[in-house]
Amino acid sequence: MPAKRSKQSDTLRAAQMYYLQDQTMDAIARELRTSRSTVSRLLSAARDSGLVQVQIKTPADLAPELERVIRRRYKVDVHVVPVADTLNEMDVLDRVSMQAARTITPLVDSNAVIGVAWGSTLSAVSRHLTRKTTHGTTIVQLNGAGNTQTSGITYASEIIRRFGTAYGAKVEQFPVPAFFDRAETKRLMWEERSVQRILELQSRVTIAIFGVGSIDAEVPSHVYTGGYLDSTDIDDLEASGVAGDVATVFFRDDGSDEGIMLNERSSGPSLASLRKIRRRICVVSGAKKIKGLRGALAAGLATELILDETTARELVEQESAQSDPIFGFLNSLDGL
Amino acid sequence: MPAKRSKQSDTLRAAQMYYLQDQTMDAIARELRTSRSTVSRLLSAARDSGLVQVQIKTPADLAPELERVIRRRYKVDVHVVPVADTLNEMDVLDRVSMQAARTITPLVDSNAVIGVAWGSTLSAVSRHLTRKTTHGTTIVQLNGAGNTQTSGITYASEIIRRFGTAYGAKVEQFPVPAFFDRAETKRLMWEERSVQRILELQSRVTIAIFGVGSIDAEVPSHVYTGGYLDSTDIDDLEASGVAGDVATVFFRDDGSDEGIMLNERSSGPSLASLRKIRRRICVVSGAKKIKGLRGALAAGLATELILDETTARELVEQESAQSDPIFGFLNSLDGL
DNA sequence: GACCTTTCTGCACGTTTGTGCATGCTGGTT
DNA sequence: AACCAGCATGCACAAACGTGCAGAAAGGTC
Repeated sequence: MPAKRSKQSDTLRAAQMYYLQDQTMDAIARELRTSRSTVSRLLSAARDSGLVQVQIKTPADLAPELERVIRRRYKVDVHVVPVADTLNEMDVLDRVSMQAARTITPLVDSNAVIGVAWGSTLSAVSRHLTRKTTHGTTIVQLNGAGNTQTSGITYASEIIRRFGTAYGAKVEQFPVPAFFDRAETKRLMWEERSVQRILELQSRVTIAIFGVGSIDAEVPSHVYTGGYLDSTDIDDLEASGVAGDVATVFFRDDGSDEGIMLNERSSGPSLASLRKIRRRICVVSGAKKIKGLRGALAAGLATELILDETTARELVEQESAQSDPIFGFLNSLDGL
Repeated sequence: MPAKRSKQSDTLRAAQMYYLQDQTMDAIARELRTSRSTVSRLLSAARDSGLVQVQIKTPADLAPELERVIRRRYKVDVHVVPVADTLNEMDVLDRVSMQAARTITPLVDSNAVIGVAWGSTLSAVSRHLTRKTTHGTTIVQLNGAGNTQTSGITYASEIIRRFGTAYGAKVEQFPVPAFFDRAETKRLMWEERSVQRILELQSRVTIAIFGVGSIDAEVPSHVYTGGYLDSTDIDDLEASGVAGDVATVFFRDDGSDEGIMLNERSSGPSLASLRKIRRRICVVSGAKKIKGLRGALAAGLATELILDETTARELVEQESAQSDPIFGFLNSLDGL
């Protein structure tokens, strides 16, 4: 004599029977007096409503060598996403972003303020987020997305909207261009009360999530192709020896950002203010981003790094060959 | 170029690809250059080695009415295990114990001291435990298991051994009879250093896990049938109005235990010392145990209660009909 | 090295699960 | 009342999965 038959309670019941009691969907269907197909659908609803949570905990002694090396060298909490190195860029992005989404969700608490950048990586991540009910959470856009051609705003707003839906959070867009034409305009805008409100929110971000742009990426980041920059700007970047960007703020190989003029006109948070955020999650997919990634790591922008195995391997090999004799030793020692 | 091919790393990799990236086993097999069957086996190894953890979090507002009522009335953290009310006792026990095992495991931390009783319920639970690596954990037997006929010790030791294996813990048996023939003997034994050591451990238990015995259970608890008690003892219990027991310590309907002579000869912890333990998990399966359960709840022996739905329903209905007009009101109010 | 025991692997088969599609239901609009 | 849009349901089929079994590999023991 089951009490009431709301869909919600059926879902919970099905989930318990399936995941906690190892019943087959068939058996559950009989008990719920419905069809097996419905149970299958209930269960997938339970999964992506966050009712069922699957976690994989990696005992440190079992983590792949690659993770240990990166963690030790860059002092970041790293998650290497296993991928076959025959996969094409798009499939890799898909896998990395899916795993990233599932890795990020457990980190989100109630009352978090989550700063989100935009770009193809973040867009992919946002598509795979699983729901989690939280209270008082806010999503805030880290950098503007307007450009000279299409607005770009729908693109960025779509990303943060998905984050908002997944966590039941309030979302705050940042309705300014990605880059101002004149630094003076930016300075004035930054005095506006509406902008100040967002800046204030940004200063209270507890979790930042971003990808990296790399100047040499074969699949170039949106920033470099989306009409945000003109050819003068790009020449300027190359002249300054820029390696990549995070949230439309640029830096060099060694992590420095002094004297990069374009940053004066960028709407993104300065590297210094980014570094003040407690948790800074960087998602990277594709070995073509390695240059930007190295710069970002040198700048200490990330506290956690989620990246695909191929890129991870390249990151370790490049550096160990070049500039890190000690690592070369460890490397052979650990039989990497 | 996968680095090394240990079984461990394959397991981790497979788990990540399956649970975090939604790959099929077939695809994983190709990448790992093995057969799909092997992957299937790797994944089930990952599950029951505790590498993959599946949790179901029940938002309070979604918990079934039954749970809310019990929680409020008895001030215990309750988990009602959904079961069809047509199931036979054995199947119910199987489901309850499986879900109990999976509910308990996440509560176990490193350095916990876990006190475990014995009985058919605990035996079933122990068979379904999933592995979890912890450090410095100790399992200690709460009450003796020797009796006048068979030793009973293998039975009890099997249970705590399973707990030990699951959590990688040290196990401490309690090699005394369940009941002494003479209270005097017990007093003397309690002075023995070997016994004192166990008693000291018991006083430091952080999580106790036990079932309940009920005097009217149709499937009688081991205690009442296993040759632990003779007919005089049983007459004595009935004369004292005993409702049931926890770890071979008896109590009445109302939770009182004063003047129950048999307890003087029992090897189990007194109700008072049991109540000092922080977490006290009580697992109950089968409506026939309801009398004992009510006594145990009245005595405040449990902080968490895991029981099947049928029993839960009966628990709520009986009491509300009899002795709890206020609850009758709440009950109709909440539309139970 | 020969022998035995134990564990691992892939195959083949039956079972279990996901999903496109047709149908039916519900609530809102005219 | 008639209509429609949107959603939930069950069916049927294909895909994905678990497992007994037999042979292969690994690890001891003499």
